[in-house]
Amino acid sequence: MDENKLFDQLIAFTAAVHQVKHEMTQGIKPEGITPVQYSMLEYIAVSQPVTLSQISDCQQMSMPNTSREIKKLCDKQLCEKYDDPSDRRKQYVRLSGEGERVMQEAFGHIGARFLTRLQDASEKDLQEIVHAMDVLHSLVFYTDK
Amino acid sequence: MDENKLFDQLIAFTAAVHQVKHEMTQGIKPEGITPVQYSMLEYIAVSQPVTLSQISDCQQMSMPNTSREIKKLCDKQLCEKYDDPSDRRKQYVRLSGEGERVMQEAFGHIGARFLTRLQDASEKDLQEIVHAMDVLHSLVFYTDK
DNA sequence: GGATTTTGTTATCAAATGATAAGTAAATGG
DNA sequence: CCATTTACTTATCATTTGATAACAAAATCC
Repeated sequence: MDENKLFDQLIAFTAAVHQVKHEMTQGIKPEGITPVQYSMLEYIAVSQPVTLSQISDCQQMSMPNTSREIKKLCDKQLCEKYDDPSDRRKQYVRLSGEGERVMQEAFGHIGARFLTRLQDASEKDLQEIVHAMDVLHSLVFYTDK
Repeated sequence: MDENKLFDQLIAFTAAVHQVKHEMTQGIKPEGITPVQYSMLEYIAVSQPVTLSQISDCQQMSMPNTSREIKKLCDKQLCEKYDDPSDRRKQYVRLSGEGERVMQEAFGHIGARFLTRLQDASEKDLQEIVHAMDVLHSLVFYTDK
């Protein structure tokens, strides 16, 4: 296996994913939410409940900034903090009802846009796509530490 | 095919790619280059030569901001503008020698990090990965218009 | 050939983001 | 039980980024 070729492909691939995702999420961001806040909401939606430290780690932002942005999101009633009863230093964050609604809508828009992208794909293509994502997710783009 | 399940998987997958790429590029950014500038350099490196308008479109930033950031990169001697002889409104941008060097180094670091991720992968895994990227790149994450 | 469109520039402003210092409270670890 | 570490907060500041207006020059379009 030619490693250089693989790396070039990986770089081109991640760039393409990045760009397509950017296009997908253009214009769907709920009113009054900044890009960083949207990305935090997405992470919370997928991984909730999470602690502030986890958000800080995974989104690679400092704790003070994480705290500030989560506070804004809580002020906007899109998520809620609650204490970990077994360790009172920790605070978990989860989406509020409104937050769930907002993210469902956002994901719905993204889904619709993917659908137009996939409209020419056959059933067999779709199964290949699912399999391809499984492969890459487990072998390359895993996020455990 | 259950579409909702596919969309959920797509969202989780793009989020994972995004996060891993973020990790990969942590700390490798050349001195004195901002995230947006790095992302422009990456695009130029892969697609050069490109016009300012193309950068503006693909990176989804306004022309004034594109112009400003490219100017900064030219001031830093990382890229160069030159005229399109057939249309004197247009300006092409390409990496300078130093820019090529800097990006080669950055890509090298990313490659090394991918290598540690892939160290447990068998030859068969690698071939599956290549195929999976081909499938997704062509069927889902294509970027032509 | 004059209006319009395309391509890019400069200037300016506001908002978002990142970084740092200093502090609190709870848990952990000799 | 006292020192240290962990989890988070508040405040502040500089930088980056995004947005807009106003402009110029070349190409295109009737």
